[in-house]
Amino acid sequence: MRVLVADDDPQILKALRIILTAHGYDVSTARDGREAIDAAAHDRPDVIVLDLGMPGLDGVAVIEAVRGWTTTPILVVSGRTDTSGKVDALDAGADDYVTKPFATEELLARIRAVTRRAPEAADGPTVAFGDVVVDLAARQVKRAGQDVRLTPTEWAVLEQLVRNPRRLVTQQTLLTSVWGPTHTRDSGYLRIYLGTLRKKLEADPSRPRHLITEPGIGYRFVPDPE
Amino acid sequence: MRVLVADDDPQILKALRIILTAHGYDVSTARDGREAIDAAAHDRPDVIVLDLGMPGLDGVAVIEAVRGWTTTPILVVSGRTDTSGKVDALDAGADDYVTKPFATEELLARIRAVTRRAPEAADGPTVAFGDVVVDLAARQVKRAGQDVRLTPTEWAVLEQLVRNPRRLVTQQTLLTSVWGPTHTRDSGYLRIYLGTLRKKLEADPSRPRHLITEPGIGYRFVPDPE
DNA sequence: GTCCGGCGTATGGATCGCGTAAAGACGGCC
DNA sequence: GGCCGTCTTTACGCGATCCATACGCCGGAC
Repeated sequence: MRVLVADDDPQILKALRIILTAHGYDVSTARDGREAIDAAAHDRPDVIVLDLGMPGLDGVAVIEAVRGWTTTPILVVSGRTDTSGKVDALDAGADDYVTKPFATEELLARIRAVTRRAPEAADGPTVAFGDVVVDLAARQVKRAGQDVRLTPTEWAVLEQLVRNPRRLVTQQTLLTSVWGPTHTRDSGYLRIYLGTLRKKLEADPSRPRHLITEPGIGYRFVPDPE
Repeated sequence: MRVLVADDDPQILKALRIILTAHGYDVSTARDGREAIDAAAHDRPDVIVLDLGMPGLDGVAVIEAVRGWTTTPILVVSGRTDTSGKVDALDAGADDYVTKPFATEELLARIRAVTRRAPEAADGPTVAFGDVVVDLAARQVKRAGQDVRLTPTEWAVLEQLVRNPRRLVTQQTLLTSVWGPTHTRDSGYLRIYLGTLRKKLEADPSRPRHLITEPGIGYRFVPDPE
């Protein structure tokens, strides 16, 4: 998880870098609004912690500029405690607003809160569950960072399920979409391919948590409950 | 845009209702944690404004219960200013945390911020009653956020009833739609499956409130009595 | 009070569907 | 032609589901 911290105070920058790094984040930094926008575009962070009191560009202008091309969560940190400042920042596109001084634990919790809601706001239409990441566009599956080799049929089944998260996909739908309209009755294919998919993707293939069977009807893909 | 406001202080409740209504929101209210959970399930609001200091259920427990089945944004309002309270609430699934007293303009801005990101959850039209949510499109039933496992026959019966809320469904209709046109006289099947459905979905299976028997005629599904 | 029809519940056996393994068939590639 | 990966087909064990039956309860009719 990458964090961009933008603040003009080198001490705060340093302190935040240490704290965030200690909590497992990759930290990049910016010292003014111009740098912040460049870094946001270049580093593609998962969340931006933005100080409004930076010289040069106005803080709200930075937010609006960044919001022009990305939905990356923005958490504003500011010395201003007045309501209008908060309202302006939030309405410009910030996701949260914390006033200085703040407890680091609270900042971390708020970072978790805003990133929790935008897991797929990263780049690419990926679906993640457990330690698995499915990139539908790239036709690629990774597990714990490692490439997972899927056969064409396995991919076709998985894709159909992943494209309908939480929804039940009937056996007939799967069969016709993968094997063609002639196949309408389960010849046992599905059981086999769901088996191999579970073996490759589930932590415990004998107790699947994401590729669920609905007996007599079909199958269901369930992403992480969080 | 619907807002659920949960607070045990009637004055705050009233004030928020007036303010939010004036800004174009449809407001529903709850006075304790239990009510809040029920209202969240029944009214399906677009955002929940939740006071943590309510009697009865712990605020964090309310958040976790609601998070069990929906991603509706939750904005916590609390008198507690300590860090641990904020961290607990945010990590439980809250999207924002505002301490009393707060400026109404700020609250409104924060509501806009959390709702801006919500993509109006893609789960289809649902029918809710009690702590049960039936998603006809996804063919899924949840109770208090937990998945309820229904057999194909159980689902077929439930679906037929839920699709005709408040209307009486005759035994013959149920039999022919579930078991085929040959079955026209009650062989005792319906009694059995209504029994299991009540066991799985009713708060008190011996005193059903939603799956009602009409003696000699059929059955009737009744959503929550207002 | 007694009878009776309709309903709810429990129980046991037959059946169905699923998961798994293994082996043969097919096609691409060297 | 031989090798390899993938797909198809078949078979078996096991658990869940469904079916069939029986019994107890309740309210209404008489």
